[in-house]
Amino acid sequence: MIVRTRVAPSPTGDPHVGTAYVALVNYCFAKQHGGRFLLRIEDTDRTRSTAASEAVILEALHWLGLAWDEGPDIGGPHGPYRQSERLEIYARYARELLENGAAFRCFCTPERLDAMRAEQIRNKRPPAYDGRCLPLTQEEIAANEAAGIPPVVRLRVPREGSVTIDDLLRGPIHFDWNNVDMQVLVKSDGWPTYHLANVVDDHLMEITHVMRGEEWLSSAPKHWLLYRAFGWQMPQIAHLPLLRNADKSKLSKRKNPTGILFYRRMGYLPEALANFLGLFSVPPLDGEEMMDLAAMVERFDLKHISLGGPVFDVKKLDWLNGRYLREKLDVKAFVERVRVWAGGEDVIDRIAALAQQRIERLSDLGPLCAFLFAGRVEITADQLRAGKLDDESLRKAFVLALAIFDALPEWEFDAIAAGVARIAEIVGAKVRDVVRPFYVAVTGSPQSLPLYDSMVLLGRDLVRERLRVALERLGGATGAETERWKKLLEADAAA
RNA sequence: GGCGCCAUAGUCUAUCGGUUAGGACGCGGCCCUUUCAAGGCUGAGAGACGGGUUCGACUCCCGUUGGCGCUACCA
Repeated sequence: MIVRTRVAPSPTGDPHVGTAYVALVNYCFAKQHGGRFLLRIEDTDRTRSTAASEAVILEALHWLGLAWDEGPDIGGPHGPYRQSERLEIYARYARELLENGAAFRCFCTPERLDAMRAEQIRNKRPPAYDGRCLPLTQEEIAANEAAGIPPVVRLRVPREGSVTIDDLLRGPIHFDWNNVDMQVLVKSDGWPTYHLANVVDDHLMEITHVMRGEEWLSSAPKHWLLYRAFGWQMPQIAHLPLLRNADKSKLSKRKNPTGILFYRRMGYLPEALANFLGLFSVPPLDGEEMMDLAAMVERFDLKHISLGGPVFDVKKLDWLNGRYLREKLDVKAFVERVRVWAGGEDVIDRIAALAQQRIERLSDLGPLCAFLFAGRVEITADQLRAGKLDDESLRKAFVLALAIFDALPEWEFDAIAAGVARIAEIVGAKVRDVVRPFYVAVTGSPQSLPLYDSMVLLGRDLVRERLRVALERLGGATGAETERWKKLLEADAAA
């Protein structure tokens, strides 16, 4: 039997270092066993998935050197590798589940479900589907459908008994069925949810080993039920620990840069990042922690993955990256890396065009443009506060900026400008007053190259990080504040 | 709250019942050196707690505590 593994990211945002970690593990495992590693795009969330995100994910994983043998861009014998292109397949299997009784149609409205959960929580019961549509007769189902009520398909879960999942890393794990919810498998628009699509695809793509994030552990019983209902053998399964922030919470972009491309833009080498991530699953040989992909493939061992969620320690990454920079590159190769990192001639031209109008001596160039070649920028709260906005408006502006910029489909001048205008409107200030603190946050100075151009050149990842740091300088925003201000955004969007 | 996972220094880890608990990042000191890095040497620093099992527990079992995840027509 040939080993086949996969990484299955969802194109709903920036490629996450956690995805890189999971991909690396799957890659090493497959390659070590002479198997195949595939990439599958799980874009069954129609509202959040974007083609742009998918493209960036592919780019990021390529950059890291994790080449897949089958995938949406290169095809393969088990395609298509994009779930949105496999809808007929899921529909067919959903029908099969309906026919053999492993699943049922549910006509409950979202309002009814919300009320049900609220009631359960009020009564201190765990929220779960109550089985209302379970006993529906053929006639009732037909009547509902005739009435035009779109059904969802739910997984039928036994109300008693239990199941044991064998995790490669954790051993047998016990679940009582009465703690497993009757998940939706097919949404009312006919699209599958993760659970159905994932199981169907892993089987059809002949995946032998599923190594995924720990967040999926409690879904494993549902998947077990599906494999059984189809009469398929369940792949071997392992749940990898989640990467953490310094405070041990799940790595999140509120507290850290989490995008793979942020690290590229910051000037980390892909081999260093991959090496760093590999340290969580590959034991160093004779104390030497530096190793390339080939060495990691050779020495990889599931048994060496420690289950405590590792903190993403940027300091150690810095050290490793420094070693790659000075030990693995001769001056020529180093310069070439710098060239690629800086963006090449084209970028230099664009920067020069902006700077030319603003200098009196060529030697002014360095100080004026330095922020474009820096990672973070030194700023103080006082510099941020120098304008007309009060503290709350200031923090609000940064929270809104973070949210708006994250949501932009394309990172380009007009979209950024429109975003800033929106912020000014919501905060109730003039654009010029809102823009000033952004200058400080992004360029490190109140007068600099034009803001929007600078932001385009800097890239979304670096801008986000600088805004995040600025917000932090101002004392940050509480969860409640963030939520409240984002609501303003929704209200504004609705208006 | 319910269910599940996890638990060696600040951080990443080694140890698979018997070790002075090893290494790395970070931190301190010393050396090298025109400065700073880099490099070399070196120092401080760990088995969450309580019960068992055992001749002997970091290692096995139970409990406590703590952290994390899930608890959606998101993945």
